Amino acid sequence: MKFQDNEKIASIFETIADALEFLNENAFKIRAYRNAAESIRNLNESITEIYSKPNPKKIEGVGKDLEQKIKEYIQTQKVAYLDELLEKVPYTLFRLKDIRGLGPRTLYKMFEKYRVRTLEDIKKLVFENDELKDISLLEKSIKKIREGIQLYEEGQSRFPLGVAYPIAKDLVDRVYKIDNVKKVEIAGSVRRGKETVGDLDILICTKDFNSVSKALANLEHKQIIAMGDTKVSLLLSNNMQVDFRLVNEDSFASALQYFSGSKEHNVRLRDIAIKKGFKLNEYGLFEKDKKIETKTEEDIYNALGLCYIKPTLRENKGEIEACLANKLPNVVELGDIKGDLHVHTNYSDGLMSLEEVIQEAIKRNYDYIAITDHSVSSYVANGLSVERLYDQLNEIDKLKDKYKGKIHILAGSEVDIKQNGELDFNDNVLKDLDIVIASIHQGFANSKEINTKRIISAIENPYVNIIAHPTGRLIGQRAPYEIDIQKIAEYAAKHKTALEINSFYLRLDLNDEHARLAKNAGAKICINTDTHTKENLDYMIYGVLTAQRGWIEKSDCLNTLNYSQLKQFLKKH
DNA sequence: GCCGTTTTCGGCCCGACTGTTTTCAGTCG
Ligand SMILES: Nc1nc2c(ncn2[C@H]2C[C@H](O)[C@@H](COP(=O)(O)OP(=O)(O)OP(=O)(O)O)O2)c(=O)[nH]1
Ligand SMILES: [Mg+2]
Ligand SMILES: [Mg+2]
Ligand SMILES: [Zn+2]
Repeated sequence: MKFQDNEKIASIFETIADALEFLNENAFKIRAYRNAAESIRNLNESITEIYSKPNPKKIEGVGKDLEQKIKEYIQTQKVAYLDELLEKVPYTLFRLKDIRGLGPRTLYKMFEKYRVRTLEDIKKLVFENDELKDISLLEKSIKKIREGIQLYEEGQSRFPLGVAYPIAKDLVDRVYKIDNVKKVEIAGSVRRGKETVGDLDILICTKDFNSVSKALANLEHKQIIAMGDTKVSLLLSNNMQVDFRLVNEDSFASALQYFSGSKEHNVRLRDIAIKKGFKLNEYGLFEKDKKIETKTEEDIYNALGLCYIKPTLRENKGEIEACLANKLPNVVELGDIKGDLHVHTNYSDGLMSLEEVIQEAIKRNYDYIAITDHSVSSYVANGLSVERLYDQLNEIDKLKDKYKGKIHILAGSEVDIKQNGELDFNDNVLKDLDIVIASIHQGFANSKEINTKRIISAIENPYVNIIAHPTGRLIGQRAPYEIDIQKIAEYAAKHKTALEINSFYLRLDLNDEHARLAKNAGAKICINTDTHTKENLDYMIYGVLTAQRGWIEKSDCLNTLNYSQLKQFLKKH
């Protein structure tokens, strides 16, 4: 969350939209509230600050009316219109549209006829009745709602990218084995490299929709959610939903564009198409009823007067405007990565030996690799004492000789930032290392000010080169500790200390948004794996995707530099 | 409720699947 006040106002507008939807208000009015909310979320400035200026800048999607409501919130910390709405409709009720198959209309009918207000009320209603004729819910509808409630109560939630991606790949392999399948592509949020995904979206190119969809329904599943002529949705045993979409070859490019999203990006593109006198859908780009030939996604973007936009950028977060202004970033690629600068061995809590790590790095064609085991106070992670650190340095010295000409090895450490902001090793030790990472592993509960200060003092240390996993979050497990990321990025830029994008899929820390902010503040970004096991080394791709989503270019990164450029940066002056 | 500028009114992305519908509303992608 970048700005607390922006987030608050955005969520107020979203709640208003939900309430209006429940009350069956005009769909475009509802969308206006949702658009404004999204637009406020994407601002790079605190909205309170924007409106404290004499001539506040225009915010996209905010007109007279919503501007008034924003000002009201800034002055009174509330919006009367929302309070009025919440008197009419219970907030807990329209939130239940998160239950698959239960939408605003059904909820409203239940509310109107049966006065339901809570999930318990709804459960009672649908589990004690096999049909509710007066609100046109017969046996099948009731059954669907029951299934939706069950899934909801089992805790339907998003999946980390690193969990979803291997499952998606495996499904792609299985689908390729089906007869008459020509091409299969992962689409949706997985293709966009989003840190968590709601489901898997898989596009299939075929001529024989009938036989392929039958075969899809034979894939392992616990429920068929929907099955029609062009799409099949399955629920897997782990409660992950998979949406398969079938298209013929002619539509493949436009279908891939459609199915990759994001929704908001698609809406923008289709709007541009309209304004150019075209129509864009998953079947193609049309002028009147004539189809314009588009063989690739790039053809579609070009026909709309845009350049190709990579999937990781398709979020309607400025990529279309950037494209039109010829300012689209040329984002970093996996192939640009020249080495991994955050790796653990069995000296601390890693599983590989020093030499194994080096050999694996060579296999991956890296120019350099840093060994950065934990420092002494990380005792749960078997952190190295000063003595063991020097033992390791000796061993690394020998390996540097042994692997000369094959790879550059950097001897380093991941040094804990202690409660008081001091580092775990003193400067006399740090000066003997080729590279120093500093990170927080304790004292998460400190105030924002204290944690920010701790990190800044590490940034200012003449030997610290990288701040690892700067916010400490673990997706689905631990919230980030509070820090002032803007301020940290400014100091990092000034002191030539890089900020890490930690590629481990539960971290992805910095996240996409923070990375973009850090780049704009001039900070260098380093994409590391924080490897503890051999397979961790291959998680680099998740960090790269996150970097792309943060608009990070090759030139913004530390570990895209060649070895001599890297050594120069590590000197910090 | 917002937006544009051959528009200050009339658009606002577009389509698939399901159930209960006898022609479409609701939900979802
Ligand atoms: N044009 C258009 N496309 C949509 C709409 N909803 C979804 N799509 C497209 C873009 C999405 O990326 C794609 C898959 O839909 P999903 O609901 O699975 O969304 P997505 O994968 O982006 O996010 P997720 O992580 O699954 O929540 O379908 C829509 O309302 N209009
Ligand atoms: Mg999806
Ligand atoms: Mg989907
Ligand atoms: Zn580490």
